[in-house]
Amino acid sequence: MFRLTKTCGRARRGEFTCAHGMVQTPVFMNVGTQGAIKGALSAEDLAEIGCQVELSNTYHLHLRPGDELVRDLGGLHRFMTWDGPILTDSGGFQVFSLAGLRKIKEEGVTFASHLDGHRIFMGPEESMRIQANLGSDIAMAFDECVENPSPYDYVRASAARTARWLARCKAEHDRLCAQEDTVNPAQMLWGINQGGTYEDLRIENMKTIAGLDLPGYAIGGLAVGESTEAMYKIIEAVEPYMPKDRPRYLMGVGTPSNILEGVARGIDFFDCVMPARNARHGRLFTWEGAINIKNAKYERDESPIDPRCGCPTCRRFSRAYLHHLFKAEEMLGMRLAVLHNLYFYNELTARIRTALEVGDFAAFRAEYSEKLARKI
RNA sequence: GGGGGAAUUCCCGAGUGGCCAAAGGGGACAGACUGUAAAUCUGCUGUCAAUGACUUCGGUGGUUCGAAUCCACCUUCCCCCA
Repeated sequence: MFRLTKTCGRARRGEFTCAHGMVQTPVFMNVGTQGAIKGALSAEDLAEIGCQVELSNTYHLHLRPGDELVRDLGGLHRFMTWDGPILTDSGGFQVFSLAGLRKIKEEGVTFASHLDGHRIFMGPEESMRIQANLGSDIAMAFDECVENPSPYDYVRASAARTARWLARCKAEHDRLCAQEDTVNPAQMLWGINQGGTYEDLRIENMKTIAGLDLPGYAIGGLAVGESTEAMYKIIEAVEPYMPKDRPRYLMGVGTPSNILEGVARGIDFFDCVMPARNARHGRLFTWEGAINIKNAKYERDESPIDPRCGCPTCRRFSRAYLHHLFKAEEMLGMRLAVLHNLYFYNELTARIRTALEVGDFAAFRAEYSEKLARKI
């Protein structure tokens, strides 16, 4: 399932295998919350930009079009015509992002739908059933993503509850996978570490969930209010307690520099809405830093977004053209920008993998960690 | 030829005596965005030695302590009647 092929300090190069293929790690997973990458990208585009894993969302697909409909149509892979690995997030992030629309109890969370306000109850069992219907390769545990900073006592109680929810997730997941008509009997369940910015809570929680012997572990509840330095500190504190032979996933992170620094701290899987969202807003990543294509200085710039980029956008189109498309609000501009940014993220992890293989990772990190964080 | 209406800061447009450097849009300029309620949100948009000063509301002159707002004439545009 997961095999480490090389390490460099805490950084790891590995291969992960699931029902829909092999994933080379470290990897960036491309976010398509509702079964599509925002910016008008299809599964076909995902292949072209080097995507290895697509990520979709339990809460959103449950609301629309409905997970039972997706199951009846053959599962999410068939529905969106993506044959590669899919990870589904559990709805735990919506406990954070839709904080004003939900109530948490021991049994689970009651949401007021952000679409029409109707009540939706989602607990560990519901989340597992929805993800089973979607047929993803990796189902994430249903957790509470707690905003930072939050009071110690609240975080301690919340992390303990999330750990109890994890045991319920595992029981329900095992039951569902054993059923005859299950969409993806090889679906895995990954656990999620919580504990806010408190190292002792993080470590205690990690020890507890590691005992469940799950095929993968994630660090959740980061990049939700704390500083970058605080985030790195937590990763460094928890990492030693994560099983060495299982993939580690840093949920929702992050900037190109965050990913590089995450790899350096022992992370294998990443995902983030940032490349797609920033692309839609005109902020494009390059190997020299991020540019804002809407800036007047690109009006007559005939060079590509990044001369070192091999993406479908950079192979053909100039900054001047992209600038025009954004100013004119042509949707092609957004699409070309998203193609570029996601290609860039996938290429970033590909170059990190190569650097790990040839033993250049430290040099690569030294060259790019600061450079990638620049805005130019 | 006769009658009526209008000219406001980059554009549209509110304002009809002091609370007006002038509402509100748009555009321009810039910023934010981290398991997506985000093709969204925020800032800024007369000048300067700048908690104040100066210039500005088609032009010129006037009334007034005070004028984008009132008066006279001029210019331009629009509408109606011939």
